[in-house]
Amino acid sequence: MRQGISRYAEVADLLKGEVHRGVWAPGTAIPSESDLAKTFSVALGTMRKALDVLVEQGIVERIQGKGTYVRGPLVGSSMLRFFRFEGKSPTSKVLSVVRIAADPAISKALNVEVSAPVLEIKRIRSLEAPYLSETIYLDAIRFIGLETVDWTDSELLYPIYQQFCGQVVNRAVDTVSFGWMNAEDANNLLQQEGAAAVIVRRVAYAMNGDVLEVRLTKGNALEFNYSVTIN
Amino acid sequence: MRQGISRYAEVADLLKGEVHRGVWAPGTAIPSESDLAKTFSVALGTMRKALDVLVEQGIVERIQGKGTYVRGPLVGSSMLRFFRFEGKSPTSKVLSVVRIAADPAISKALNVEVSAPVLEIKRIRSLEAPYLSETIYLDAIRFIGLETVDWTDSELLYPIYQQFCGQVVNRAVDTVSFGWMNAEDANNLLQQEGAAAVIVRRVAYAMNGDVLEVRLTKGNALEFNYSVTIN
DNA sequence: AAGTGGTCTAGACCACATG
DNA sequence: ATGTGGTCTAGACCACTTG
Repeated sequence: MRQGISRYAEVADLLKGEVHRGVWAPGTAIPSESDLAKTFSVALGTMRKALDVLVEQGIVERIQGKGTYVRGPLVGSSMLRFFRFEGKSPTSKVLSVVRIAADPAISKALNVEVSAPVLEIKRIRSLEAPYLSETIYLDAIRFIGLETVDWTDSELLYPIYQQFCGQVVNRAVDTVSFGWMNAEDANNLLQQEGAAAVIVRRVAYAMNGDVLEVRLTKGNALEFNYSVTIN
Repeated sequence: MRQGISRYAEVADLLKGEVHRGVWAPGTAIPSESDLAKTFSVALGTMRKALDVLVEQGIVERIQGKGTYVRGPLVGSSMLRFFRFEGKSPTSKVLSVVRIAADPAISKALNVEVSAPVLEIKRIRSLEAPYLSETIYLDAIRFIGLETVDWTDSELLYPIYQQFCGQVVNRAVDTVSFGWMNAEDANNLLQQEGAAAVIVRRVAYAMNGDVLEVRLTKGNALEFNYSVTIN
């Protein structure tokens, strides 16, 4: 008997556990609010408040008149939000997908053993000109079959992770810093070596909190532009 | 008669208007939820939902057992959140406070006439070494008396705005970009002219939405570090 | 028409802060 | 002890989506 915990928070935790255990597949609807209220033996209002918690945590999504759905993978070309580009259509080109052994840094970031097999994906994203150079690291054990995927016309990676490997990205943390382009970055982005670069390090998480992907994205620092509102 | 608007949203708008009109001073408590419910002739639950809206908008703050309070000025040395610094104690030094005539750019940003009187404040913020160089623009009409303030030991500006000029900052938007230090910035920050700089442009708003302050902050780009979580 | 989430009500009790 | 916000209930009706 947990004390000091409200009924709705308790119900929220239980329901969250069921979602993480995969009781309902991402994209599918969970039972209706009134059904859930009966199952958990709480009033409708309490059940709704529990669902509010899951909605705020991005676990689940409400659609009026239809139902409450387990959220699928992250969408949106969200890397673009850091840069000055406007309404142009982005394209992606995968340069290489290779299997390497995790060095200590990657091992720690991906939470795998040192020397464990890791997939390294390199790609370039372009608007009119190339603007982002990306290197992506994945645990090869989780992403079996990814090496044989046809990457043509694959603008977004997360739907591919889900479709071919059943891995759903639910949350990501982007950490932005400043540095300089190495020869490879500069070549990819048609810049001079040593040009000013923004470096975005992304760690993407599954619904249960496991690290799924570590990504390093570099772009021209002079194109960087990002707004935050504080209250 | 607005249609398609929920009762709680309507009440929230009305209450928000009263707060903005200054019916209750920042930092003071508004009437209790049950009193407000009676005044607006709605159920307690509806009133609470209206208050939820104001809380989410940062207009008002709930404190259990005490009451609901109109939020005061923004707090926290929030510029630090863009940098790698840890738990050191920051200090500020105001270099100059001068009255100038608004050029077109400042006029537009502050929403005053071109050539209108504007206060320009320059300051340096230091941890162990200088790390931020700031230039701040204020509408001189709103900030009468600020030129005679004793700036010693004045780490935070927003409480000063409130205390001496009755101006309360409720919200701010920071826009980050990269560029290079000019001679003045470089001198302030003990860097070389042309060194890579982070530039944070802040626009700060009053509760009623008026622009109160435009601020340009420059720092060493290599110290930049910022994290965002996406769901 | 039936089912879903969204709004609203009226009342009860709890947890917290204060005098 | 009193008053505040926080939780919970049980029920009604509305707005939206779908067959």
